[in-house]
Amino acid sequence: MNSLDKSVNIFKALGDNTRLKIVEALIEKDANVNSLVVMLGMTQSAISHQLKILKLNGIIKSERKGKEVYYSLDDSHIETIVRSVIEHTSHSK
Amino acid sequence: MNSLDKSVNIFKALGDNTRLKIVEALIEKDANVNSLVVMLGMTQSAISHQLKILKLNGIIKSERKGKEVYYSLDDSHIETIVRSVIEHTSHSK
DNA sequence: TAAACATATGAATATGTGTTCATATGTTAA
DNA sequence: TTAACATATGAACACATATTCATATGTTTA
Repeated sequence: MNSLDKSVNIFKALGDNTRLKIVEALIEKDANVNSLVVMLGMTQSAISHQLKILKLNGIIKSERKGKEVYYSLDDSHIETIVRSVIEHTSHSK
Repeated sequence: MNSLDKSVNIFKALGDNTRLKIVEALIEKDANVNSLVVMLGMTQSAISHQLKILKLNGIIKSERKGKEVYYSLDDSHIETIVRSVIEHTSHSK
């Protein structure tokens, strides 16, 4: 996959309401699946599906701790990207 | 529209191969529609439709000069965002 | 080991979206 | 004003994708 396609996939992965909420939550604090389910008020299945997409695109990573699986940002660069877009939107009409 | 939705729309707008190519071209140099058509090797209609989406999302702006319409980035923040994602992808596996 | 808990996943469905085709609109030149 | 050029736009179609439902997998506790 070329560089442009990789960038497109990052944008695509973040260009969904559910996934961006997940990422924003993970910017604040690592979280297991169920806590994200509660935070976002969606089904466990929907959250799991979206977590998978974020993970496949290298945006988040996971670690199992006992019965639970904790998710966190894959690297701090993601936070920079998301913050810069939020910054942008807050300055636009 | 709330702040999160706006951010989602920015990501969504950039999360398409054709549109990201357009934006990358406009980072280098303002361009009219036909030159983008030639650069991307796509139909004029397809390019126009995508330009509209980018414009509606505040990513580019347009200015008519005679028969031609020139497009450019709406603000320099967009370049920062795109570059930071490209930077990210070039450092990832 | 069985039951309970936590998460993942495949299939199906509904909705969203990118491109094409045909055509309309806007602008300049003849 | 007509023709030629440049761009925009609506409808249709094909394809992508988000959620739901049912169920499977993985882990701990009784």
